[in-house]
Amino acid sequence: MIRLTHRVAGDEVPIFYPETDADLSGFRDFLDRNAGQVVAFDTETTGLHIYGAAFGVRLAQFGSCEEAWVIRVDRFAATIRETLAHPGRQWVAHNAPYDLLAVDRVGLAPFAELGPRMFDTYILAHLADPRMESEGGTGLGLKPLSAVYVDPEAEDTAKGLYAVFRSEYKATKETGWALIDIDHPLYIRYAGLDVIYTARLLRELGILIKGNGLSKLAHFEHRVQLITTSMQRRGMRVDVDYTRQLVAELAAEEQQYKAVAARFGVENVNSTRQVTAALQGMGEQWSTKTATGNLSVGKDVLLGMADLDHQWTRNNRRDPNLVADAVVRAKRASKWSTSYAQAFLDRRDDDDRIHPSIKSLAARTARMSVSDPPLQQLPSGDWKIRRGIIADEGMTIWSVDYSQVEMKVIAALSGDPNMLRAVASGEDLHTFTAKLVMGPRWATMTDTEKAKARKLFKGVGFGKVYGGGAAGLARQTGITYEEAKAATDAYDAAFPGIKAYGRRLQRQAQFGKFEVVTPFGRHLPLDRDRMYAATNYVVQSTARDLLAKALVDLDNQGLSDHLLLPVHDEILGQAPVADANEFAHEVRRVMESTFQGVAITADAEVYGSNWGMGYGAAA
DNA sequence: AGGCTCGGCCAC
DNA sequence: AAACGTGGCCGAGCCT
Repeated sequence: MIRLTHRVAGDEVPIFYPETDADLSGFRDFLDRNAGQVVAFDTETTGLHIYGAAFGVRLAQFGSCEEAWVIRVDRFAATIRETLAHPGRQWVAHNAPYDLLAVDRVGLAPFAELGPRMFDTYILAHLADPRMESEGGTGLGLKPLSAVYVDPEAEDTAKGLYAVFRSEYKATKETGWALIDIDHPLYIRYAGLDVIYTARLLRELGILIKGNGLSKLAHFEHRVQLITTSMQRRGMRVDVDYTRQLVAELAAEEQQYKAVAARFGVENVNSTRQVTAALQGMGEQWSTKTATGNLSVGKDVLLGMADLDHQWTRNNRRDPNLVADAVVRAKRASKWSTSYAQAFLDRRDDDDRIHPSIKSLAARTARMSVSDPPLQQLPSGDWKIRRGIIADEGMTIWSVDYSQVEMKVIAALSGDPNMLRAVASGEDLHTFTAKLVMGPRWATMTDTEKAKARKLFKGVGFGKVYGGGAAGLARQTGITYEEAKAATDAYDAAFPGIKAYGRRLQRQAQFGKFEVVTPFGRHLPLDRDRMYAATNYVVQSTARDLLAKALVDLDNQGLSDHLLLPVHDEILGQAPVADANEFAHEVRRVMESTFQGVAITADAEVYGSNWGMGYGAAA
């Protein structure tokens, strides 16, 4: 038995590392002593990609506030399995989905059995303060949280190890986890410390959450997380042949346009300096700046010079600049390949499935995020990337999305009579707005003028949800500031309650804590210099919580086995071909609800055998 | 070489 | 008076 000690918040705590079967008796005593307690759990693995080749769990750690047990998986797998299987036992981990899926993947504990008995200190921390360190919050990592809630001197559990990876193993942050000697003292120490910190975090955050009346929300979030983690475990199938072909096509496109750019002296299309120089050399003049004040050569600038609109069709307003055209096309092809298509291929498991990492509670507003690969942000104006994701054998992909959910939430919360009428009317919201603003003039307008007005007020509505103003609207849409100002003023006059609601939120924050409290009871801190974001925070967060609640409802109805991915206001899933339509509509019925008297409606659509079919792809 | 910020770009 | 929200992730370029 190796025994290390460490100081945590002034206490000397032991870290035990059993080497023989006989050493395990102390571990059993530890478990008996903590029979009625929630015990902290953590794993050390070979790398971050749970579903990648050669993934392994090397250590399993168990701990209380007073001690840690670091158990080798290669020697004591049976004991770990038996320990985790104990039905009455409750556990806590920091970022539980990772450890749950890791032990599930290697057969140490089935997700369905361990998942419901696992608490997550990440969830509690997010409810206490959702901000990252860079935003003035505590941060949501184990280390920064421990420094705030447990011990200001808390060791960074990773930084020291990275130094060892580099100096002793010539390895990186990524590769060192698989290479470091399993009994390296620093590895054991850090493995053990993590569970002690986690146990103490649970104690501190538990008191805080209970004291602030957030226990119900915490329970809800654990339910939601279980459902999204189950989706991650299920994953989605990749059409490998199609995606390989797509990667090849994108590579050819990229090369073709890079060659054009090179003819004009742009050797590297990703170099903003080269692109700027080339365009200036051709006599182009523009004034759009980046955040740091440099001339911007982003998509908006380049598309304009290439005489293309946002749908990449010709404006016929000027001669297209061939460099701008080539650069913007080469960059798009490269982005689509590396971030999406190639990522599908690189991240797939042995069964050609990808398992995107789903954070059920991510943004300050509690919005979810998806990464590895980032499936919430695949191009939607073109079906080519989404075509690479296919339904399981005999299944059809469907989607149910809330219609205008943020506008319905803002209508309910502000109580603005016109907005309430608008969402109740069932009429297209932007047309309704345009009509309301135009008054009697609407009847005299041509269809083209009506469409233009609708588009304008669609932009205004989006801007309002984001807390934007006339200047932003002008920038987004290309109209003059005066036109934009007139439109936003008209909007405010049409829906005075929305503006008043924003002011009310800010006033309350000004004289209380700098936060908004959402209808679901979530406390969202505001930045003092961006108080105008208050409305957006409440609306975005409430819309997220409506979707999260829908996930729980679907789970309660036994429908969650067919869910694939949450996308903010949409749930993607699959169902057997024969009853996909019926299934999607059942999902729609469960998702639909009433929020403070306002009907929250959803639309169901059956796509077909691949995701792209919802976006124009053939079967 | 790895880590970091910035500019850029994809989504809702 | 005005105020454009939330993410993931890539390559370039700079720093250590």
